[in-house]
Amino acid sequence: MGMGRPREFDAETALDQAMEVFWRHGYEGATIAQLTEAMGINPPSLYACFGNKEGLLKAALDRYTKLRGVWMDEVVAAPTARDVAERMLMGIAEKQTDPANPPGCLLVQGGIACGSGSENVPFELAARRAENEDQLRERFVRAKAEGDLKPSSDPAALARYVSAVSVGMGVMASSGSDREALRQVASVAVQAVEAQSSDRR
Amino acid sequence: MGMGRPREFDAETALDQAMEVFWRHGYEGATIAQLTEAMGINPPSLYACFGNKEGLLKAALDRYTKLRGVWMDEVVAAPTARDVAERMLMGIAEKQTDPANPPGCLLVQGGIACGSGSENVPFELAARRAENEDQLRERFVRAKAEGDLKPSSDPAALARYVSAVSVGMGVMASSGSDREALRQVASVAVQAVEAQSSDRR
DNA sequence: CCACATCTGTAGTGAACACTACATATCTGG
DNA sequence: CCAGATATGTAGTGTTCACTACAGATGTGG
Repeated sequence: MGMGRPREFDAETALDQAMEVFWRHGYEGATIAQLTEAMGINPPSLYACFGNKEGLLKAALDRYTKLRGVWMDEVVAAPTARDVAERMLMGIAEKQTDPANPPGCLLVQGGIACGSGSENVPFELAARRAENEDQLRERFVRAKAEGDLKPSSDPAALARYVSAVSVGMGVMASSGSDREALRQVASVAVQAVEAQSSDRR
Repeated sequence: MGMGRPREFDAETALDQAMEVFWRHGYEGATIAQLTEAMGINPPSLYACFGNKEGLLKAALDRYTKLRGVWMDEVVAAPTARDVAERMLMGIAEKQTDPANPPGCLLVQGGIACGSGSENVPFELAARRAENEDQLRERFVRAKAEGDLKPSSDPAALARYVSAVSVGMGVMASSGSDREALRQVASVAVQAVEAQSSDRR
């Protein structure tokens, strides 16, 4: 039996375009018309490939977190907890003000509050942010075991903290803060991690 | 000439209900039907009193920031910059997990990203957050003048930082973090302000 | 070249949305 | 008690939304 007419668009390229629309307008603010136009396809192709609007979002999130994961691996490869925090927050200051992308972070811009019928979208985004926090926590647990962080420090709290600052920076970026303002925030934020670090001498 | 039929509802009480709906569902997620039901009025009364949906949001924001302003005055009345930050962030940990209100902060939940036709809503919210940051900055400027903060410190950067952490905590609260998790974040965050404080002896 | 399977474009579908026309009700000033 | 003014409830308005029926196009296996 035949295998049917082949798809005429590249799913990953289309996803990149959809990602940008969700990033800029949020899940509810993005319309199917905007998405299909950006993706260069018609609605039936979108629904055949991704199921529905929420399925498209999840696919876009998968792609976003996959790309971000590569970067996060570099972040946690920093030698100390302090350097991990600095690399993460300074990197975020850069990335969230990169003119190549919409400002802020898709995991925040996607949707913090949603109307009836999309209540699980915020949870979906929160789950992705939690993955990032988990990665940080594991790294800080190791830092404590290595004596890099003080015995009195709480790696889970530190990870939550760095994650919270990241989110706050994302909101700032999306509402017009420039790169320098974000760098200042990152710079101050790192000092809290320093305060939990063992004295080097 | 007559003065017309008097309004049958109390505008402030109705605003409190509308505020809660915007808080829980965001600007775009809140529907006129939900708003009117919560306010106990019909659409024509809403439009006669507040103009349109965005006018209602602004009125709700006015009320929110007015109430919040009272609390902020208490926050900046703390004796030192460190205590200001602690009072602010610990207070936020309490307020944003208060079961009497929706979780998080209206100035964040209201809408970070919006669709076409509501693009100025995020700016409106950002402007209100900026007022808070201004109040913090002025307080930190004073703290530096008083020698409470180090000469090398940057009061504006500190204010931005505390504001960013507040926003991050708001997002965490709205996505299910409990009070203890927020307290941990606040506790770590305060240490960055401590690091900018003059040594007390 | 034919049966079948999958994709694509056109052109809609019903539902939900913000908002309002209009008739009626309730007030004040004279 | 009447005239003018404003509020209210009912019942819509047109628009936009996510989503899809359908017919034609384009591929594969036999």
